Amino acid sequence: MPDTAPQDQDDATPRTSRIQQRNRARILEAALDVFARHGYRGATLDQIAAQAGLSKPNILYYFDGKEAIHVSLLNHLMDTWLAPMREIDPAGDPLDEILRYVHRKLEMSREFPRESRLFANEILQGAPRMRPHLETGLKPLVDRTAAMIEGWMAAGLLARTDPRHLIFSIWATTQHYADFEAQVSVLMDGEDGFEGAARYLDRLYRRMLMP
Amino acid sequence: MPDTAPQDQDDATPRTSRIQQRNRARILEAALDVFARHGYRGATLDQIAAQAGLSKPNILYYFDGKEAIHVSLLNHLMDTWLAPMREIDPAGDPLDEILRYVHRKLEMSREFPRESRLFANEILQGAPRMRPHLETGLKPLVDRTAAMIEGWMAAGLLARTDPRHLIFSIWATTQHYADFEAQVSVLMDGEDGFEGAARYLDRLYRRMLMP
DNA sequence: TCGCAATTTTACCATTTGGTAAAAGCACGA
DNA sequence: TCGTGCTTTTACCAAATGGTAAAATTGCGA
Repeated sequence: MPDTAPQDQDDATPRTSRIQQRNRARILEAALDVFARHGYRGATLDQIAAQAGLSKPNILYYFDGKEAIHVSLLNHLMDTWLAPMREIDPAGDPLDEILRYVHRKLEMSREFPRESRLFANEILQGAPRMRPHLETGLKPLVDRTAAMIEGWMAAGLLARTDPRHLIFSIWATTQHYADFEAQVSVLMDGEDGFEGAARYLDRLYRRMLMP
Repeated sequence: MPDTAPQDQDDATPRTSRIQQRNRARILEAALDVFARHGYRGATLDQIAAQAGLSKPNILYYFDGKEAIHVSLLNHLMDTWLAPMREIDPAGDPLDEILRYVHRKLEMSREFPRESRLFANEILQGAPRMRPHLETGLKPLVDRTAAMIEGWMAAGLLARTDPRHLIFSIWATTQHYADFEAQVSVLMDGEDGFEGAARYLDRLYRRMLMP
């Protein structure tokens, strides 16, 4: 009975059987759901196991532990989460590029509310398992983007303002609809907020940034 | 040994000794800290007890249980949290009133980040212990405020837009600095974000709302 | 089809955690 | 000063939870 469990190396070992891939995916999918709904400490391995349709020890066969699952999720999340910002085209029309970014961010909130909440939970708790990623992944990208926006403003293509706070406000306003959905739905009488949000945010940032 | 513990009646019984008031306050203060930092399930009575300088059973002498402490905090929070919106003056200059509201909200984020995070945590988890309060406390106030803003817009005193989404965006952008402080501080190199935020948000909402 | 390794289950454990019972201590008015 | 009732401590407990050991089972290449 060799003790050679695969463990979470995030695709480091290419030796992944089909059954392994399937179960890993199941576990991560279930864990995303549970972590997003209850936060890290509020989530239990039993919940994740039940939702994944596996036994708890079986889950621990695929991952080193609860924390490893969480970290794996956060790592994977980072990429997709930052994609829209990476796709801002320095050669495009500045206002169009930023408005497109806003819309893509809002779209992600609608399509991936669990991912948004997972992220929000982690940051709210002080980013205990993510600070390194913020420094090495997020920070450089934001610095670069802020510099780009600054350039656009200096060239008179956008109204002058602090690009960093602009980015914060875009994040805040778009993610709000996923993270605070419970509140939004009460105040909108259960109506979907995203329709109106798209129109509102387009107008907000257009007026803000038109030179 | 009569079993007549005071219990949490939120000032229902005026029979509160000085020592009772002091210890209740200590507990709530400690609980605010712990709940804000770790979320509801992440917080433990032992942590709260340690930080309050009391023993765990002693804490349960003053409150019916963990949940009662949390509910007590949320109830109390609602009032202070909504105060700025209540203070919007229907007779004042619309743009001034809204900008003042933005600044007061931002100020509250700076002064009461723990309260902001406590609230954010609760909403993120789907507002399990707060939905009634949202319906009965928040909803009517927001409806009223939205109608007021609508009136201002109809009168041509503000640029036309959806007042509800306007309110959401004000909440999102101001609370962001408290709730996502871990992220903001990384991206601002540890600099305080509130200075720049005040300028940025003033400009944002001024440009948005100027008729 | 055989045998070995990958996978899954069963049976546990130690710790943590919310909570309780009841004794001990303390404050303060009569 | 005494005693009554408010307050605090001590000693627990049951359930939940993350995790492990090892046996049982399954998949699969030779």
